[in-house]
Amino acid sequence: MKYVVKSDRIEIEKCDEFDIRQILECGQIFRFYENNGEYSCCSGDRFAKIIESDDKIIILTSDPRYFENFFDLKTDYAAIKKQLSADAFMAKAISYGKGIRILNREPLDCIIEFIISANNNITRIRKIVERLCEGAGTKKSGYYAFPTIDQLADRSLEFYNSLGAGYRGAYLFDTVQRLKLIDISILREMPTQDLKKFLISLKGIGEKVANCILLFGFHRMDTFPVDTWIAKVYADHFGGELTSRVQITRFFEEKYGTLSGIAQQYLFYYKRECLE
DNA sequence: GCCCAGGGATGCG
DNA sequence: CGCATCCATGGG
Repeated sequence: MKYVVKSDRIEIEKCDEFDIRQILECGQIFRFYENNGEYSCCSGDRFAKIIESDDKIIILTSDPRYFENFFDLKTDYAAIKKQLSADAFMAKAISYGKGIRILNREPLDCIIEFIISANNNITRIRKIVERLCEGAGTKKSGYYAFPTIDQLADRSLEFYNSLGAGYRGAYLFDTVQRLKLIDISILREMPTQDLKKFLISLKGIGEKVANCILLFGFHRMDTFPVDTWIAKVYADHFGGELTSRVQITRFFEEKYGTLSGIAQQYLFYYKRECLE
C-alpha cells in the first residue's frame, strides 16, 4: 500500500487494503461518526477525519504519525489476505471485507468500551460510550476526548449508573478505581497470557471481552474473540461439534495462529453484514 | 409480551 | 473445572 505522511494529513493511494467504512464499522471501535458517507473517529484525545478524492484517501489530523500507527498502515494486509484465502468460506469473507485493518487503539478506551459491549448491541453501546465521553471527557473543538483515567476515577457510581449501561455501570466504576492504582502503560510490555489474566481480574471483563481488548487495544494478533456472531459462524460453516466458547476460541486460534485477530474480523464482519 | 445484543458474575455440584 | 441462573436496557 502506498501512502505519504504529511504535516497535517496522510494521503493513501486508493487500494483494496483500506476501506474506512469497513475499518470503522466492523466492530473494533464504537466512537466514530458518519456524515453523508464521510467518516471521522476519535482515539484518546485525538481526532481524525477521513475524506476521499478521485484517487486518494486522505486522513486529516493534527497528528499524522499517531494515526499512521492507529490505522496499522505499515502492515502488509495484501500478504495476510493471500495467506488466509486458502479456505473457501474465509476467501468469501475476505473478498467481502477486503478493506478491513486491525486498529491500534488506546488500551483504556478499549477496556471501557468493551466492558460496555458485553451482552449489548452495537447501536446502544455507541450511545452509552458517547454519553460517557460527554460526561467525563474534555471538550475539544467539535468532539469530546475520551476521558483520562483520572477523569474516569473522579466520577461517582451514580454517574456510571446514569449512562444507561444497566448493570455494567457498577463494573465500570469498580474497574476505573482499580486502573487508577496502576500505570496503564506498563501493560503494553506484559506477555499476552499474563496481561489476559490481569484483564479478567477486572470487573466486567471475562474471556471474550479480554480477547477484544488484547486484540484491538494491545494488537495481540494471535487472539480470537468468540461472541454470539462468531459462534454462529462456527456452527454454520466450521463443523459445529464444539459447544463451549472456550473450545471454539482454541479451535480458531490453532487454525489461524498469528493471524487469528484479522481472520476473526473478516468472519465477524461477513456474518454480521451478510447473514449467510 | 417475547427474544436478542460483540457476556460476566456468582453459586453450586 | 462445567454448568445454570440472573442480570439492566432498548430495539425489533
